[in-house]
Amino acid sequence: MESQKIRNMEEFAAVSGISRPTVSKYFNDPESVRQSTRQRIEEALESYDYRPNIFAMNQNRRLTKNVGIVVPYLADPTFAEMARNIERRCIEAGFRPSLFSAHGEREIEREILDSLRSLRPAGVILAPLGRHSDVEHLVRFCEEVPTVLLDRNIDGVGHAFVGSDNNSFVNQSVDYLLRTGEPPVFFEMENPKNPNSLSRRNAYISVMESHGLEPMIHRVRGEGWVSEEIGYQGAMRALNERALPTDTILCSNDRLAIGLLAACYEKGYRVGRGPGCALRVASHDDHPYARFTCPSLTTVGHDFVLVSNRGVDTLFELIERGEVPGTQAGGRTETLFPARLVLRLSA
Amino acid sequence: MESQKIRNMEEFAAVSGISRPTVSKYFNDPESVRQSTRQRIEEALESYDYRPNIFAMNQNRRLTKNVGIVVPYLADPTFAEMARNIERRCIEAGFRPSLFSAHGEREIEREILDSLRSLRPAGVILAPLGRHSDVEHLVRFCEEVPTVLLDRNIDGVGHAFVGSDNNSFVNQSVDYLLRTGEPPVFFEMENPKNPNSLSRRNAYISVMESHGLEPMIHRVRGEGWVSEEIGYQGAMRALNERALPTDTILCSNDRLAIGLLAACYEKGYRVGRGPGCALRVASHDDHPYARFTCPSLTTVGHDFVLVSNRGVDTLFELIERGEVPGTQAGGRTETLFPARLVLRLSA
DNA sequence: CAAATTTCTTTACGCGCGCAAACATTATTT
DNA sequence: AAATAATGTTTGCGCGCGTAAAGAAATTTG
Repeated sequence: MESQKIRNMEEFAAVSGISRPTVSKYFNDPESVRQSTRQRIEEALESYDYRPNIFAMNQNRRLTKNVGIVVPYLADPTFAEMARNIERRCIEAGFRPSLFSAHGEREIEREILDSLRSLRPAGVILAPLGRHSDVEHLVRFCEEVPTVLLDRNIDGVGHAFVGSDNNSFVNQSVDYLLRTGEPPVFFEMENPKNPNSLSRRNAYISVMESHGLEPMIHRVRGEGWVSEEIGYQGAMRALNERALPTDTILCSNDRLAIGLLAACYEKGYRVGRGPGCALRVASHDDHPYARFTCPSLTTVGHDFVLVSNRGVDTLFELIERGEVPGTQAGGRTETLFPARLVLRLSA
Repeated sequence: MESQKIRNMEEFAAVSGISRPTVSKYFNDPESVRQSTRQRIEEALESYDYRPNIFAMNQNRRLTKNVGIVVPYLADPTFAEMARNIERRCIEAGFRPSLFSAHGEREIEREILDSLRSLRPAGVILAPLGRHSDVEHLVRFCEEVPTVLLDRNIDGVGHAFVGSDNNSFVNQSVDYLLRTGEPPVFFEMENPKNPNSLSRRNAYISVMESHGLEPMIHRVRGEGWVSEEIGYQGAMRALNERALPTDTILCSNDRLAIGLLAACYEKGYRVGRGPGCALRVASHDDHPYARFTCPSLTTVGHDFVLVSNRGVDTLFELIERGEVPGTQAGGRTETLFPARLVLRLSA
C-alpha cells in the first residue's frame, strides 16, 4: 500500500503500466477497456489508492456524472426515504448524486436550481414545491438539464413525470370508508402548497358525486410546512365547535392526520372502527410514522420505493438517449402508480 | 440582459472592463477589491449573468469553499432540521455545503468520507454514526480535513466537538420524575448504535445512585435504525409480561418513546400524570414529533439550532485559523449545551 | 505637489484531466 | 498465415481558472 503518493493520473498510469488515455477511458467506463488491462488497472488501484481529481474530470467531460436530487422538504421522512433510495441507485450506477432540500421555500428552490446548473449535471430528479415553485424558472432549467419530475406534477414541465395516481388514492380510501360506514368529510389545508392536495380534493369530489353523495370539505387555516401543527390546530377548533358534519374524516395527507389524531386524543375522542369509537380517520401517503399514531393510521400508501425507482430508471433512459433537452421530440411521459390501501386501526 | 453569451471569465472581464485576475480576485472575495471596481463588476454581473466555472475554481484554489455536512440518518427529522440550519448558515457565509446521510450504515459513512475527501472541502461538520463508525477511518479523515464533530462525541476524533450534555439531560428528567412520582425505569435498546445512549444510561445510573435509589434498566432487543419499531415491539412485550418494575418510564430517546406510546395506547394503558393514568412516560431529545404523540411527550430538549449554530461557528473559526489539520497544537475543544425540560402531558 | 501606498493590468504558467488523431500492438476472423 | 477488427500507445492541445511577478495607474499621505 502506498509505496509512494500518487499525485495524478499520469503517475498512476505509470505505476499501473498502462497509458494515461487508457486509464482515463477506464475511469470513464471500466467496461470500455479490455478485461486484461482492466485487471492490471484494478490491481494497481488496490495498492496505490488513487482517485481521479473530480474537478478536473468534470471540467473537461462533455457530460458529467453528476445527478441532482431535489426535494421540497427533507424533514418529511417520506422525502428523506425517497431521496435515500434515489441516492443509492445513482451511486450504484456510477453517478454522483447531490442532495438538496428546498425547505419549503420558493427562493431556496430557485437557488438550488441555479447552483445545480453550474454543476452541469447529467440529469436531475426533482420533486418540486409545486404550486409555490417558480414555474418559469423551472422551465428554463429544464431546457438545459434533463429533468424528471417526481411526486408532484407540473403541467408540461420537465421531460417526464413519475408519481402516484391521486385518483387511485382517493378512490380507494373513499370506497373503503363508504363500504364500512358513513361518508367521509374531506379534511384539508386552506392553501395547500402541494399540487397533490388539489388533485386529491378534486378526486374526492368526483368520487363522492359518482356515488350520488354530496361532497363535504373541511378546510383548516394555517401557513407553512408544519402540516402536523396545522392539522392539530384545525382539528382542535373543529372539534370544539363540532363543525364536522360526519363521524368519518378523510385527511388529504398523513401529516395533517397526525396532527388531527393528536387533537382527537387530547379532546378524548376515541378514534377507530370498533364500537365505542366516536370517529373514523383515514388518510393518504402511508407516512413512515403512520404506523405509530394512536391509533395506528389507516391510510392509502404510495410505494415510494417504486416511484423513486421508476424515477431513476426514467432519468437514466433520458440520459442514455442523450438528447439535448431543448430539442427532445420524444414528448413528455407521465407514469402514475396506483396506490394500495393500508388497513390499520383508525378506520 | 444577455446581449451575448459569456463563456468564461476572460469574456466576462472584457465586458466588465476589468482585467481577468482582478475579476478572479473579486469572486474569491468581493471585499478584496476597491469599491469602485466592485461596483463595475457587479453592474456587469447584473446584465450578463455569468458564474465562474465551479470545477475550474475548485481545481486551482488552495482551499475550496466546499463544506461537507454528514449526518447519520436523514430520515430522522431532528437531523434533517440540524442539517437545514447548517446548510443555510454555510451558504450565507459564502460556502458551498454538500449534504450526506450515512443512512445508519458504517459502510456508507466510510464512502461518504472518501468521496468527501476528494472534494477537498475547507471543512466538515460530522454527526457520526457513533459506535458503528469506523473510528480509524474517521481519524485518518480528520488528519486531512478540519472536522467538527456534532451531537455524538467520539473521544479524540476531530478538531472540536459540539453537542449536548447528556448528564444535564438525564439529571433534569430524573429529577423531575422523582419530584413528581415514582422513580423511573430506564427504557433503552439493547445494542444502541448511538454513543449518546451509553452516556445517558450511565448518567441515569449515577443520578439514581446519588439519590440513594437502585437503578432499574429495561433493555429491549432489536436491530437497525427504526427505533420507533423497536420501542413499540419492546414495549408490547414488556406490557404483556408486566415486566416493568414501576409506573414511570424514562426512555433513552424520543424515537423509542414514540413506539412505546403507540404500544401503550394499543394495550389500553392510559399515559399521563393525572389521576386515572397507569403510566408516566418521559424521554430525551425533543423530537419534532414529540408534540404530536398521544399524549404529547414530556421530554428533555436539546436546542439543536443552538448546537448546530455553534458547530458552524466552530468550523468557521477552524477554517479561518487555517491550520493544517494534522499539526494543530490548539487542542480539541468540547462544547456542551445544557438541556431544558419540556413539560407536556405524558409525565 | 511629490512620495508612498494601494490597486489594477499585463503576461505567463500550471492544475489534472478529456479528447482526438495517427500510429503500434494485440485479438479475431476467414 | 494473412486480413480484419479491436484495443493500446504517443503526442499534443485545450478546458477555465488560480496565482505569481513586474510594471502601470490610481489613490492616499505628508
